[in-house]
Amino acid sequence: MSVRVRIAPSPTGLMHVGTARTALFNWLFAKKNSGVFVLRIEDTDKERSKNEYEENIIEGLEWLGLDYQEFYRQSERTEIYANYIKKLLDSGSAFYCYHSPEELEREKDEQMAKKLAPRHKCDGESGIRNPAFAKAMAGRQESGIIRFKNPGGKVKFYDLIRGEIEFDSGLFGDFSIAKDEHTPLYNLAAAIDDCEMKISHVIRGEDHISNTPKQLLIYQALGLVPPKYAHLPMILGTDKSKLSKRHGAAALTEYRAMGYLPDAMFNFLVFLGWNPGNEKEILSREEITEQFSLERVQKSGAVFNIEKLDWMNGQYIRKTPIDELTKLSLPYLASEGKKSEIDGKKSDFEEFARQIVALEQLRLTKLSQIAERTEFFFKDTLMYDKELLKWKAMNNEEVKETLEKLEELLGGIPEKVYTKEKLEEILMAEAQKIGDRGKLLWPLRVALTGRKASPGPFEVAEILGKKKCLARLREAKRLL
RNA sequence: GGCCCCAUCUUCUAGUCUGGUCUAGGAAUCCAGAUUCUCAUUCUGGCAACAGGGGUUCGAAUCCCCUUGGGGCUACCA
Repeated sequence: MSVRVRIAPSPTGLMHVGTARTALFNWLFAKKNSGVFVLRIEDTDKERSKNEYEENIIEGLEWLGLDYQEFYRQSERTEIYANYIKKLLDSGSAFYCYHSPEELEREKDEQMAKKLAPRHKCDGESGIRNPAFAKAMAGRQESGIIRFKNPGGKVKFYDLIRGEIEFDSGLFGDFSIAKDEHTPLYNLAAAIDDCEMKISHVIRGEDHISNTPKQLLIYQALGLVPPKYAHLPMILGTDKSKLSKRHGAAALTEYRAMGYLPDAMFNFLVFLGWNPGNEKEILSREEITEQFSLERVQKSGAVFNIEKLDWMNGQYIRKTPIDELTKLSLPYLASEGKKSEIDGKKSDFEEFARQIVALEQLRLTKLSQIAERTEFFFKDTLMYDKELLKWKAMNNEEVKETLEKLEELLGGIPEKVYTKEKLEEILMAEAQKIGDRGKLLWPLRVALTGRKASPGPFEVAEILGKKKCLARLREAKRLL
């Protein structure tokens, strides 16, 4: 049997990282088994579905590099559902229910008060099982809702991750399956589509376990063969509940915006609930694809551990070729780029960006940090406390002398050999003479960057250029 | 409340199916040290767990049961 899998997100919000992880596992399973990966937009809820969210899902998948081979929208398949609804109605497996929301509500409250499972069995005066009522309602079908006539009994299925799971279907009553003959509800639409699209394996979140028996009942009534099921563990927030907005960023594209790399996200997400069984944690897509198997998927939920993501993203940033990293960083430097455009130096900007990105490559955990960390390159005057210029127990006079010495040394280097190598050669020789290198290098670095933590002074000086370096040394002296 | 799922360090997890090689391994975080003008990188070391109780067995993190804890679902949302 050929493998066909799908993700079936509803476009009612930005793509959740949980959806992304589910997509990833499906994609991996398809790739591993030379199967087909289907994207099905579940937009049967017309009120809540938005086109922008569908776009966000598509963007997210593309960003992660999860390509799909077939695309569907449930809103474009109403005729298919109508067909099945009719079939169900005709065979007596489904019926119109005319109970009012108030009646339903009351019934549920009563059942809960009696410690029973809340369920609606469509009996009573305004139920279809009352022939007189049914007759009276004939011709007014549009005001009711279509429910599935639950035959009751045990429903069992074998979950590829969890093993055998059994439900007592009587506990969920005559559940609703469609608003009218042309408007299916989730359980019906999903079941029909999985079958119509010949989905072989339904790999979805654990939150769908309790939907499975309902879908199974529908298949049974229709005489259809259900797919295989695998329910993935949930992605959790730090408080162990289902990850949501209140835990921080829950949307995939928010992580893209923060400057996480897609490969890092891919690697991180796959390790939420799966691992290859060895001690290697940074794996390429190819390695992951090759090693992936449903058998090694975890049963318990996994907390979305942002510290580990940060670490992993840093690993990937370090591995990224500098030209590519520069291109990726450009948007975060955009406002600085604009300024230099005004200065008429736009053509140089990309080369300039490349140099500062190279400096920060070892220091970044996410791309969005680049602007703040390198702002000293773009400022005309630096703001910092003069005390910062002092290395250990230096006094004002000593700092001043050091700055003058530095001015002299840097001033003596010809413009065309003003490179970090040359700077290092000359300054290190001097620092060696002093003994405590920090006495010379610390004031230099602070004068150039205005920060207590920054890249080294030689490479910063080279990028800044001789003129700016000398200006900053003079500026530092003025502070004292 | 009802039903279902789950349970190894703070977190991600290896080990569980096929009991002994587990004085329970790796990674993130944190701490200490080395390198270093600072930060970062890198390297070394450290802290830290089988939820509890019963079984089964010569032997249980591994198998069974109970308890406890956590989570999910319980819509004319998906």
